[in-house]
Amino acid sequence: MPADRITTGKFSGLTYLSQKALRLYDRRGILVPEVRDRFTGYRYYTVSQIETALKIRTLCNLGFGLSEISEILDALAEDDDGTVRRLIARRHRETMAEIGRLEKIQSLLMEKRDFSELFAMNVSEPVIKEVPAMRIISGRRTGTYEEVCSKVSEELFAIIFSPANQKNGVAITGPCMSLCFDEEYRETDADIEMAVPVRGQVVTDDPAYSVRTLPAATVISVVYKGPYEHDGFSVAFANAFRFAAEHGLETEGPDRQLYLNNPDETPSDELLTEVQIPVKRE
Amino acid sequence: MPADRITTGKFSGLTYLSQKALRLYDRRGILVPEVRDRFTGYRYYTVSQIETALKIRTLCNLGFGLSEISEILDALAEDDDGTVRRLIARRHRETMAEIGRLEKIQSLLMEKRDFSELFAMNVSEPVIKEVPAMRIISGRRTGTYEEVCSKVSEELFAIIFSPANQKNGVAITGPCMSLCFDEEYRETDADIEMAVPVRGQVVTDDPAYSVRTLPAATVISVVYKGPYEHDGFSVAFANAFRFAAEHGLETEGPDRQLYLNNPDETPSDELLTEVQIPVKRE
DNA sequence: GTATTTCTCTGCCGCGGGTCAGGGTTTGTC
DNA sequence: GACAAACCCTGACCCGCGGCAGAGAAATAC
Repeated sequence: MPADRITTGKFSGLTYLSQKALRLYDRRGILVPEVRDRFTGYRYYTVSQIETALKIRTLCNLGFGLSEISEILDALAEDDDGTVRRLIARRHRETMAEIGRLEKIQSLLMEKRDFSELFAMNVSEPVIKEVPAMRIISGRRTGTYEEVCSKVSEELFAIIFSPANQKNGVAITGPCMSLCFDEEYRETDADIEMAVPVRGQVVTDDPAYSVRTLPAATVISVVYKGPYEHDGFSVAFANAFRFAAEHGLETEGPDRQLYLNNPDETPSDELLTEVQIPVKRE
Repeated sequence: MPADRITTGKFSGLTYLSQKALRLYDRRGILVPEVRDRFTGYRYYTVSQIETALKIRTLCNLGFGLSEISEILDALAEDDDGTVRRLIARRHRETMAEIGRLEKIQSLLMEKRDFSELFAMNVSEPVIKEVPAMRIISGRRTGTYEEVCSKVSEELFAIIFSPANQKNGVAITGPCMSLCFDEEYRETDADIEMAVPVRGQVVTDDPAYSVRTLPAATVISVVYKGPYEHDGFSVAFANAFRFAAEHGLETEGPDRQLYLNNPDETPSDELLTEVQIPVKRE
């Protein structure tokens, strides 16, 4: 009989656990060899440890993490059925979630088995995100999008870059944006506020342009690539609202559009716009 | 306009990639910030990099690894459709395999939602493994399992522990085992070889016991826990053969059973036996 | 008894980031 | 111009091993 002095290699062959894994379990205290040679550091296991090893292997294959495994082994030793059942239930849930995730991926890979399609998507996946509060200078008007945006932003820049404000250290701190106060899209007579985030003390004598703090918000965010046209944006909005519905979120307050690059310097196909739709916080 | 000097934090907010991830992509050359401040080490991205970042995020969510992502981005830049399609196909296959694995786990967790059941399994999962050649001393007889095993092993031990052989440095190098030469299970008149792995020069005058080399083999291995009874072993064998069928393996040569612990010292419920069924190598 | 093969040991890198910790920079406000 | 807050940097540890390197021990062969 092999005298119950099983070396790492043989134990590995018996339990189908790699030597590397065995050393790790030793260090973590999950499966400590019965005997350890003080001088050579050699590990020696016994036959009775094979069973524990096999349990560990089973649990590993089921996807439990090492800390969970050690919890389970402890619980088993104490006949603590509750803990064991709880851990199993959790694993079950997590596995299910993971399967769901992979199946979504799978269907995406199937549908768009060509990447040209997958990347031609010029709208990113919707995402929930926190937007901090920021100071803006803004003007609100009604008209068509084009009119209001170009006119108001021009005038805002004129104010910001006026000698008085430049001396004051006024500076732009982010991309300029528009806020839309209509419930639905309107071709004309849209109620739009054009805003530019700024820092420093802005002076202006025109009361139509005021400095205020845009409050922080939780938003659904989508990045859209392409020209400033209603047809393009509407896809982004549709995605965002679908996302809101799926997650049971209620929208609130004016939508924001952030114009990330400068339309004067960028071909219209390359323009990037971030659409933000505020939602009620839980 | 934000002068196209987007800091890590803002870029992170725009692309939904964590700062940590961005730094990693930088180091790996997957997405290197346009500008790097030589003195402070600060990273500055440009708006035009947002698109690449979003592509990377999409690919990540699909489960591609970073090296694959960088391959794909390169291939896209060169319009190398073949490579892209190949990588997609591979991802598709791997995802499918992973889903299959998880579903198996899921069904196991469902069935045996109690661990007592899952661990009462006194047979381990079958596994393919390589067994090295070994020198054995053995005797072959016919009879019932019980008779042959106990008789022959007794006599083998007598030879090994004889003064002559002990002086020669003969020693046992592994658990004793039996080889079964029958095609099917036989209650009586079973054709069995009992063997003990040994080292050193064994002398014996009894020609019924010979020293030979048991060849190396690829085997399906199963560890069984419980008493030495046909009912118990048959489960182990059934599992092993099912495994062989599933993997399209052809069995070959005599089955081996390794008796891992000493039946004289161990309660029969605790006995461990490894069943090995040799299979043809590819 | 010695030489050679075969283990075994420890320790470091890599995967793809999350999560601190500690120290420098840049803002924003007054 | 000063100060605090917010931001950015690097580096290190964590998951669960596989791989590799160099050193020492044990088993085997002659």
